[in-house]
Amino acid sequence: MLNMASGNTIAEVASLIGDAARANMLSALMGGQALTAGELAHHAGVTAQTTSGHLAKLLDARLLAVEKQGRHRYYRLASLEVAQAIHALMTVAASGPKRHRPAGPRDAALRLARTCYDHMAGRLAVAIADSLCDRDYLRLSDGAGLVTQEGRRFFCDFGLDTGPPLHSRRPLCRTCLDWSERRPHLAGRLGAALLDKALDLGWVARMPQSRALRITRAGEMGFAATFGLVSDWRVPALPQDAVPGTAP
Amino acid sequence: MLNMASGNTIAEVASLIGDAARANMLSALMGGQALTAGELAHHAGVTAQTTSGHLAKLLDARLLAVEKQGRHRYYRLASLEVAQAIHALMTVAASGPKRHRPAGPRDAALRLARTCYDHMAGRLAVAIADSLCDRDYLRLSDGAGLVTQEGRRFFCDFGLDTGPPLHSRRPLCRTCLDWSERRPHLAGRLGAALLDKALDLGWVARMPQSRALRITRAGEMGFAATFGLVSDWRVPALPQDAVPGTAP
DNA sequence: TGGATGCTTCGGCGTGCGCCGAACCATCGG
DNA sequence: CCGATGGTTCGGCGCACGCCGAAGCATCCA
Repeated sequence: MLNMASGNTIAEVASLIGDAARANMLSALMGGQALTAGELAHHAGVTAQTTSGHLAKLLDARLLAVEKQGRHRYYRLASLEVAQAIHALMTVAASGPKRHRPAGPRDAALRLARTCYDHMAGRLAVAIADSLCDRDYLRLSDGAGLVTQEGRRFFCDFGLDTGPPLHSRRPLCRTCLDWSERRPHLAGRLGAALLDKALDLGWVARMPQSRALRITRAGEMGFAATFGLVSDWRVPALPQDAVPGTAP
Repeated sequence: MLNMASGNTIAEVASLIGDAARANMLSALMGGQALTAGELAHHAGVTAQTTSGHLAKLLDARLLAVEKQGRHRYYRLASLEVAQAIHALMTVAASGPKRHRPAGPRDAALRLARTCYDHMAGRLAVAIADSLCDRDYLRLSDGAGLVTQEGRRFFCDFGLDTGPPLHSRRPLCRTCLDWSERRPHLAGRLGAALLDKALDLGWVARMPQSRALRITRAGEMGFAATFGLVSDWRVPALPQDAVPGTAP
């Protein structure tokens, strides 16, 4: 009775997440990667029509955002808050008393730098995106991205093409919510080109059997000089390694 | 299809919260105060039978915990994680783009010290509970509380009765999840007695038309000497006071 | 232009679940 | 012992909603 307004609305949100099919879609989107309706249908295990209905509801409630691209529609979580809410629900669902398992050393490397499909993700990628925005080479807004005039010059100097697409309709610059950092990093054609260039220059190297990227000494220098990054990029020593009971 | 296990379970949790009646109950419990089934029924606006069914489900899913007490049953949120999940859902429900409104100066005073029914809550109360536990005068575990032998002597010296109840079956020592601190503070007969004593001694004073408590200079000294609290208890200066646009 | 693919809208089926009335247990007061 | 009060269990009603088949748009490719 009291408190009705807030109660009702939280119920609506929770109710939307509280359907198995929709929950599976949202979980799939927690990776940060935008997915098409078809991919989401597959994740949810229902037909395309059903999926379409679900997506319309999630969209209407502003839990998701969409981007049309040719005959595909890319869906992603609408905001950080949504991701946090789902994360919190996962925590509860993972049966309360079980302690939040600390990330292992392998995860630490992943968190630092990794590939996300064809571009970079992790602390490094987020720092790069931040730096580019700070210098106004890039303007990121809610999934979309814009390269400024100065930005074009900068990328050109660095050896990246920012011209019109050759045969692809894929956008030049998109953002992608970073799974570990929960902040946007650079995707799209430009993001892919940046990863290629970094591999070419030997600034990062793929680690075997993992999506993790190793940042080389040359890379440390290069990223610092080019993007003005001040952090050090060594894999941090993990305090939880010292905690008894976590060793296998 | 992939990821089914996690998706399914998060859906179950969200689905439980996603009913208007249950959401209202959970919201009511976000205050930290344990409530009886009848009170929850009133908050939800449904009959007692219906409420009973809801509570059974929430209990079964470990979202709530109960404590029997005479012919009453006190329900409370089962864990911090549950409170966080509901908080996150509230944030989403409060329509994404709206920025998390910073607390005003009035709230700052409330956060520092306030009454919670008949006992104290806020930073001060949590600090007191912490101190009492540190000295092993009190042992708090998950809603229940125990006064140790040394504790009885301590409270006796301080002028608080820890003897058996006179006419009440209300427990001597209970914990109550602090709304602002999200950590337990002291409730029960002992908590109530402590507030009375603090008011008597002039250590705190009720502020007009508010549940906030003002900590007097005598209180600062007294709490420090008695409970070994080192923090200063002035209402913190608020950075957001300087932010343009928040002035009325 | 015609066919393939991705996605949405429409309509109808089935069922899960929230609701309440009534009856049933437990606890407190006298 | 008795009634009063708080809480739960049972049974049946009814709606809301998730599901799919079929049809309808939009976009890409030849």
